[in-house]
Amino acid sequence: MKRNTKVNSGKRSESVQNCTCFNLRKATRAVTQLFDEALKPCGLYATQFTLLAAVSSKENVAITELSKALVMDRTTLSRNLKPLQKSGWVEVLPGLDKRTKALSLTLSGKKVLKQAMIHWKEVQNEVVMTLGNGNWELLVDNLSSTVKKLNPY
Amino acid sequence: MKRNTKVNSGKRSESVQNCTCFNLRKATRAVTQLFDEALKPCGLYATQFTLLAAVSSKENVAITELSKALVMDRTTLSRNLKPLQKSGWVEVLPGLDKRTKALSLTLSGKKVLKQAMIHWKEVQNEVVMTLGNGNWELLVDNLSSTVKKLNPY
DNA sequence: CATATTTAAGTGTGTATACACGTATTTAGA
DNA sequence: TCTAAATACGTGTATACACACTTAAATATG
Repeated sequence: MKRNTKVNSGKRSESVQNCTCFNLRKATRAVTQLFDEALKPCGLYATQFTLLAAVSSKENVAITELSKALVMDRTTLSRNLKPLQKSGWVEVLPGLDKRTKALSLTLSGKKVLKQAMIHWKEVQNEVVMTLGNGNWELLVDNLSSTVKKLNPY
Repeated sequence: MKRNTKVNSGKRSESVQNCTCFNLRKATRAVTQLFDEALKPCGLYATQFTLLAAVSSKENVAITELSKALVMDRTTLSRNLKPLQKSGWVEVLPGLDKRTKALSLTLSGKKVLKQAMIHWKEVQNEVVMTLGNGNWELLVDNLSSTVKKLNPY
């Protein structure tokens, strides 16, 4: 007798439980909370730490250019910069091209990034250890190649 | 002569480029955009599809209970349900316990989920194929175990 | 050189996310 | 039983994210 509890072809990937998007978002929530917590003493969120680090390594970068590197919508980046400007950590100056802007860290921004780096290393190490170094490397490699393969830019 | 371009101990995990949180969020952005695009004809976002599917498989579940299963803050779930209620896809009724609520899909919600499932399978298959089945399985396994290991619930 | 196209950025709008704080109900303990 | 603690949920607030639409500047094209 055929049981009718069968909801898919049997392929693992066809179960909603294994939705790539859901699993990514779920893991992102869990990890982001850890990093946010770790960076709290510095008064910035994980996403903001990422932005500071990105601007630091690409002084005078324009918004659209940086947004492509971060695989982030241009308008999202623009708006995510707002709280960092407000805190006086990021400066947005006119670029050479009159259309563009040049992003840079203020002195205060460099200081907070330096402090944050310490806390970041701690939580990053904690996560690497919890996952196991091999698993962590596999995860990061997989995430990178996923972005490379799917990212339209 | 010692070069002073060295910014970390040499451990791969200590480079901000390899921040677990950043890489997860970046991949999530890329993947979410694909799923959002694929589900657009049904008028719902990837996150909303996930919610409909979750409620469908757990009729009369309470908000906090579901939020734990999704590794999502209770208040986030509450608010994410709002647009689904507004669209008439999810019903939020009083639960047995006077404190709790009982979530369920409306008839209309079941219909839209059924349609969305078709589009979801397409994009899910596309992603699995693009990554390669082996890589995809590795990724999902790694994400699951990451959540299991880090999730405080 | 004038105009069409492309490129860089901003605004409006709506969803996703979570913490801090507050209220109501239930349960546990004296 | 009466009260303290635990549980379920809502609201205020702030950040994260992206699409559609708009404006301004640079470049390409006739």
